Amino acid sequence: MDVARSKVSEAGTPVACRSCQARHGVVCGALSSSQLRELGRHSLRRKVDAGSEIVAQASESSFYSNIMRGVVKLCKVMPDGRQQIVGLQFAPDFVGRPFVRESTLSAEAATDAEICVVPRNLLDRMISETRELQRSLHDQALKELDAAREWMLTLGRRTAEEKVASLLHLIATHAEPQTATSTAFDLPLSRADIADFLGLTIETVSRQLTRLRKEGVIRIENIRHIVVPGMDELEKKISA
Amino acid sequence: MDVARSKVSEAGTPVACRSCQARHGVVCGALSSSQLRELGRHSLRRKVDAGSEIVAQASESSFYSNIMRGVVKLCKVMPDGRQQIVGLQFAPDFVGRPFVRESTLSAEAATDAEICVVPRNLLDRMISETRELQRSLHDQALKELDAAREWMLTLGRRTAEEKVASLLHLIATHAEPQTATSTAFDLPLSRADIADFLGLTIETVSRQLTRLRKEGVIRIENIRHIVVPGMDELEKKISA
DNA sequence: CCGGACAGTTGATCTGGATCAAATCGCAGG
DNA sequence: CCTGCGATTTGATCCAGATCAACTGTCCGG
Repeated sequence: MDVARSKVSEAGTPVACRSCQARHGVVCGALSSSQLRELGRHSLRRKVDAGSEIVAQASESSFYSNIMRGVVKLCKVMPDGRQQIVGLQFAPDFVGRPFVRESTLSAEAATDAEICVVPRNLLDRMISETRELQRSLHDQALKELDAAREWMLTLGRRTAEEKVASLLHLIATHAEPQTATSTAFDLPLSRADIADFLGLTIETVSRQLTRLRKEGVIRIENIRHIVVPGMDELEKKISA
Repeated sequence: MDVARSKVSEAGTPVACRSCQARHGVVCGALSSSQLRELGRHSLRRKVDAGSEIVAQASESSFYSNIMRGVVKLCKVMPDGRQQIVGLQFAPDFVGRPFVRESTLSAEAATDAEICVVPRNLLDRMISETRELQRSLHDQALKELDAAREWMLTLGRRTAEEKVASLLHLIATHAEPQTATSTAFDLPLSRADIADFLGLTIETVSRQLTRLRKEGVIRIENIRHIVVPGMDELEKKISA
């Protein structure tokens, strides 16, 4: 994947993590080879099914994860059941909050995914030891902060149609290789998830999707597969 | 101020910055005394009026700021003029994005304020040199990220009344000393700002404020001054 | 091949907040 | 004290999106 590669090479030596046979950028890119060996011995690659929780809201977790494949959604739920997805994470993002055990949100696999699970205290120690790693995690936090604020604009000020277009654009942007003119991708989210991400209801999401289809901005090949013939048409719908 | 004091003592030696005759926590708390001297020589304490811009959206800035007094709002505007406030910052928060010159949002004084202005390249150097400072900024970024996500829930899933109550609660929480039972504070934001922060219109904000007043949850002493007789009543309105 | 359970779509109606339109307030300047 | 102007409140109406209610796949187990 594109993102992964650039992230790693930007961070330093692209060495594979033992347990993952992979270079997961945010964590591994910043580590020395001896640290990588140690990490490899103690970390674990794990497949998770869509829908399963990686971190539970308001619980303590003694593990961090690094996403190797798939999409993870970050959710907040209110006591009465209202729910808001506050972020999507893609490979090779890091999941977890260094030095803080309690989480105020839950992380759940949106699609089938593979993650690399790392013991919390081991990685915490490495963070305090290696400036590069701290810097790397700091960078991801700032990236997430930008994304969150961008999404606040979407939630607070955009119309339903603009919201749905924004979501499609976000996914398209993070999706796999695309031709220059048209883009095709699988939606990693159900209609219900999309609604929870956009602050809408599933009915409205559905209606706006068919609206965009009728306007020719997208084609809906099947329930989960979308084709965007012209990305600029889609961007026009976002008006930003 | 409470926040300032706790922040500084938590971060280390509470030494005053020369130019500020103050300990501004996020930056200074993490520096050695020789670094503080250097910072003091090159930084500048400045008063800014309500409404004036500290950082302009989509522009380059060669300064960072540290808020000494007052409230700063972070705004995003769309080409068509729709606006969303994506965060409020209080003393002693740090304003600016290390190592990144372009900003995707503007920072504007919401009230009259005092800030300590620091040259970008000097502080960037200190960040790369001192782990404590990086850690401190990393912590602030994570705190802002949590706040942003909490607010996404408010924007996406709460009703107008809940939104207004959430805002009052946020301000009350960051406001000056309060008695155990009741809390009083000045609103740092105009009705228009509140609307832009909550994703509502000024009319709706006004109506919900008078609603909360009629319900006895708040008293509106004058346009900018609010009294909350019982904080638990207010919290009940947020339903979270 | 059938039934039942979800996930998604579509239609009809309702409503919370937006929009449009006056008041009113508050205050700075003359 | 009067005048004007921007900020706020209040009222009347409208409408985007929610809610309620069928209906249509689609997939899976028998």
